[in-house]
Amino acid sequence: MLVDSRVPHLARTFTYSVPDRLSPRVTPGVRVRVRLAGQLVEGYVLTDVTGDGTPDYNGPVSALDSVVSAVPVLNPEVLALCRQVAHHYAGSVSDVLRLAVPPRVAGAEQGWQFAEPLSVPDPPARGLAAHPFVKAAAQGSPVRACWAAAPGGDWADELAAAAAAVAAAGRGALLVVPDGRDLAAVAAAARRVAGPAVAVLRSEDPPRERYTQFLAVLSGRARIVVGTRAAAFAPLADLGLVAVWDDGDTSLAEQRAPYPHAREVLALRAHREPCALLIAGFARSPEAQRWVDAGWIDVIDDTALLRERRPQTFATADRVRSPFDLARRLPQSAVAALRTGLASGPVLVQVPRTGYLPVTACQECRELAECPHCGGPLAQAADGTVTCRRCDSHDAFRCQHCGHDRLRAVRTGSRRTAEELGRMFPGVPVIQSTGDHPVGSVDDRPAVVVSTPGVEPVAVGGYAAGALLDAQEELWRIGMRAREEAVRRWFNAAALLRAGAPLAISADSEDPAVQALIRWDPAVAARAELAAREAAALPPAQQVAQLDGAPADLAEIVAGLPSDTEVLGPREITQTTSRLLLRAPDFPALRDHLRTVVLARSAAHSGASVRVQVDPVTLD
DNA sequence: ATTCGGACGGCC
DNA sequence: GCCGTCCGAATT
Repeated sequence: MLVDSRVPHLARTFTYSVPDRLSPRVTPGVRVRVRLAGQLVEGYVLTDVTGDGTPDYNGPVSALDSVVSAVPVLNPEVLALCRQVAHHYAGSVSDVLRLAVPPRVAGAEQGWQFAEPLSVPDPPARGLAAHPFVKAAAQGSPVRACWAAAPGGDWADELAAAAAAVAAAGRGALLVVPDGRDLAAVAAAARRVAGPAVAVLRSEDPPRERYTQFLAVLSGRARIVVGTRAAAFAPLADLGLVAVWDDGDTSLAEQRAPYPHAREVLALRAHREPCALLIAGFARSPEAQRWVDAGWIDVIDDTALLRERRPQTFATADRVRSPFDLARRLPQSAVAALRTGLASGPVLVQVPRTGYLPVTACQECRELAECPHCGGPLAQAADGTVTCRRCDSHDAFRCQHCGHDRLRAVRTGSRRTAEELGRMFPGVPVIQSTGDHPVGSVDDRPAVVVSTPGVEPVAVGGYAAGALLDAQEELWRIGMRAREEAVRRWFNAAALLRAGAPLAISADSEDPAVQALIRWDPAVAARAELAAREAAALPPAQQVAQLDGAPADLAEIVAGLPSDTEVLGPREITQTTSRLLLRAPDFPALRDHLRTVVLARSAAHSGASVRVQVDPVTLD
């Protein structure tokens, strides 16, 4: 059996005997309780003891203590996938299994049994579902593609139809999306075409609902699974298609060790099964671009449709001088576009920051305003209140450099922008959507919709115009994914506009990120981004491992690294924790070395634990 | 001689 | 992780 333990070197197989009283319920994949080193721990019964286990263990064995549940929640295919994911990310199988198998809720198991798959009718043969890729997937071919979805709001229906086409041919289809909002759209679309054959795996759902949906998949009844990142491990049989939507969204990376990304999990899964893999989105991630360049995946882009549906994007070169003056953030050409749009419907204004004035500086010396207690950035509210965004302290501002007491805006938030747009378009309703108060949709009446990225309301019939504010600033932000993230947010907002609607973007029109949007060719930005990563030897061009831990522990690990390892850092991240970045010409060898070191240190109780992250989703 | 505690190795 | 064992130091 496989012990489920958070202790790295104990998360492996152990041999136990099965007492007669338990034998009827002990089948592969069931959860059991055993006594290990005197205490009761849980684990899974295995089919065979290969892999990281102890196949030739011949010592004394003790008996299983009890069977937790007779439901075989871990099937061999999912276990094999979890093992591979654990290996890829230098983590433990137990950690991955915790993502793959939701916590048990006994009440939800009543009457559970394996069942016949529910049938799914053929969807209308048009769009993505009529593409050769989907036809091949439905026939069981392990085709791979990157799909550039067209703006216009039917992406969820397209994905659902593709899944239904595969399910109608008797194969499973798995769609993974970044968040609850996208999930709601895809789940609704899937239910329209496949009814009860759809299971929804949402990590934020209450435990009972999660487990119920999981069991519906496990039973074999559900043939289409839509879900958030952990759904990538769903025990769906006879897979024909796995797909991920908007794979550049960082929420597709798991927050818990070993931090697997749903795109990578699905890619590994598609290869294992084998089945078709679809990377879908408006924008294209550098990871997807790398696979395209390598010839590993095809591109599906209906260029005529993209051209027909795209907004008419124009860059406004005017640079920000005084953000207090919206006219400077929003040049005349952009205002004119919004004004024209308001004659026929709602317009969308994307503002990257929330709040009123989220970043401020001294009016006199222009040094960034910093908190006297913690040095954090000072934000100013609409009523003039000054708040530290890091420690939340409220003090009257006094510049630590020159002693003056007046603030000027460095960045303007969505709230202030909404206020200014209200004055600019009197009599037009202003609707604000932010992460704290998201608005799902707006109707087709004229309104100025001010939204932060990722929570843009869908407009019935599409927005009549749009503006992407502070775009150049977003491109200038530090962090490996700053530019990629900016472009992704622009594409996702721009996709909500009507075909041909004017869209103003306040950034350099020559920048490939902006060119990609103007031409609606996400590959333009993705190629430039991948080239930058190649130059900097960063993921996905070069795999890296990030180590967080006490300086002494890190030093110990560094001393034992293979000689060809490139070590960046250590860099202090908190008072007690430092961070290292490691690269090597033979990364798999480095990764396996790190895994061995973690296991050895855990077994020998030497030093505190060090966190290892392979290809962390965020890097400065 | 006896008790206590911290370190260490093993866990089926 | 926890448990059991071992060994040295403190206590009687």
